[in-house]
Amino acid sequence: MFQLNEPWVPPAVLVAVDLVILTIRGNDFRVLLIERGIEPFKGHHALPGGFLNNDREGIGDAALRELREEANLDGRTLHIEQLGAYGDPERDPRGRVLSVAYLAVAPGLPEPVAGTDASNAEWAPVREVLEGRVQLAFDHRLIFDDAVERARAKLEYTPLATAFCAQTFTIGQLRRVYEAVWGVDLDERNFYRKVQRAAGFIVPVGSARQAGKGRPARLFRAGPATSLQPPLTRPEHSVVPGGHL
Amino acid sequence: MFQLNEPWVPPAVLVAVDLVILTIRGNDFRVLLIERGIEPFKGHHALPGGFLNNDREGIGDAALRELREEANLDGRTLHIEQLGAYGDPERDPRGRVLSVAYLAVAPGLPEPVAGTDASNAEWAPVREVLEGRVQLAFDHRLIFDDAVERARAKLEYTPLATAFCAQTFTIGQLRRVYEAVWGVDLDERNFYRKVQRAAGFIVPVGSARQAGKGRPARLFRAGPATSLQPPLTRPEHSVVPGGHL
DNA sequence: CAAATAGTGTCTGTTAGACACTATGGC
DNA sequence: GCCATAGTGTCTAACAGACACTATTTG
Repeated sequence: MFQLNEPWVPPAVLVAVDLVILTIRGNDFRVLLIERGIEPFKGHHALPGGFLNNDREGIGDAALRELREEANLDGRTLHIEQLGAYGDPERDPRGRVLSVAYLAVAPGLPEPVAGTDASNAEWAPVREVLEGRVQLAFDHRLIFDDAVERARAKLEYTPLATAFCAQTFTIGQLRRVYEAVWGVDLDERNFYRKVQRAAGFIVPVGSARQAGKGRPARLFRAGPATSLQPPLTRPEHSVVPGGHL
Repeated sequence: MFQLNEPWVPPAVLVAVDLVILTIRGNDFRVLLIERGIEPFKGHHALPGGFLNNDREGIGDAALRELREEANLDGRTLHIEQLGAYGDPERDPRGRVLSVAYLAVAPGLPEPVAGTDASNAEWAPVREVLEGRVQLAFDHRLIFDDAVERARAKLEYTPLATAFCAQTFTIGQLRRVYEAVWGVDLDERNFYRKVQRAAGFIVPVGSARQAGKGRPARLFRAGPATSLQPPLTRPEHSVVPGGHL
């Protein structure tokens, strides 16, 4: 089927996609994990994912399909981006599997995880995985760490935070995204003006309001910007990891 | 050989690595391209790359091997990082090939490209490829664009610029890296202090000097920093692309 | 009323960018 | 001497962070 002009034939490899799906629940930064029902790593937690369906399926399409199958989420309404390829020959004890990892960001949803065909899915606190209190299968810890750092960094320079919010949101809700993902407290007043100064980040939607506890807040929706100028910087600039090969 | 607990078997795919090797030659920002000697895309320019050697070779190892085979460069002394996976099912007319792309940065070397086994390798000006005056094979234009944007962005937040320089360098040489990659003119005096203020970016090496045209300059080497605080920002902040699936 | 959140005003220390100026080499 | 590059000083407008203050809701 495959026609190469060389006498030698390159090795064929199985290709999987893995998803790091991040969200905010309550005031917690969370990630979707499934509990593996089969070997290897039976009983461990793992990132949702799976193999390519057939050799006409694109890797991005496979990611969208897994997002739907495992988390019942519609990738067309979500932020999703590729993290990278993880290709250590030993990463899967069953044989050679190259995984392409994706980062997805979902708005905080009330339901746990409805309509999945995975055995057991849950929104685990990101902090518990980072601290090693939840053990992940395969090299998923590596993928997870890269995803968290990517998300934290992108909050600074891009409007990614709005992907954690519903279609409309208040500036207070947006601030709680930053606080949960970065794990810091931000000054409400300075944040308030900073996000409005970044051109195209958020745009007011009508003069609608929304009642909660205190004074009702203005509603906004995501603006057209693809990068934030000026950026919102983390209080202490933590290290940007170099990435993996 | 491969043992899955499922009756269905996932499709196997060929895995390639492609390299975007960037450097500065003279005052020009350049990329290493080879001219294809065989179909498909015979006669077109392409990024150096190739298939995995065998199913025990890691993808990072394959990238280092190609770097050596095609550009005669030693990846252990170079900056190299993964860009991402490119997995469109139609990207190679011969069949299903998933490519993992790498970005490498080499110091400016006097020789063209010695000791390669590629038919015809040359350092093409990045600008000519961006402007479409050089046509690339496969989806290499897509990979190339991502690589250039990645390099431009990383000059802001990381010490990547030092990877374009020799072991020791002057601040003027470092500035010419920024000017070539970003395609802008920077104020020499402000640049001079800005790079020194970023802790761990560059460290003075002896009080050695180096003669050229004007007053001899102090020599520096790369410091231990992995991120620049504060960052060096581009004069006009161009858009950060969202990435591909 | 108190408590809570939203939103505005203002001060202060730092910084980015502009650019005058000095220093030190080759020719 | 002139030219080119290296390196220092300094001004100004903008900005980040701190925080006092007002506004508007629930209970």
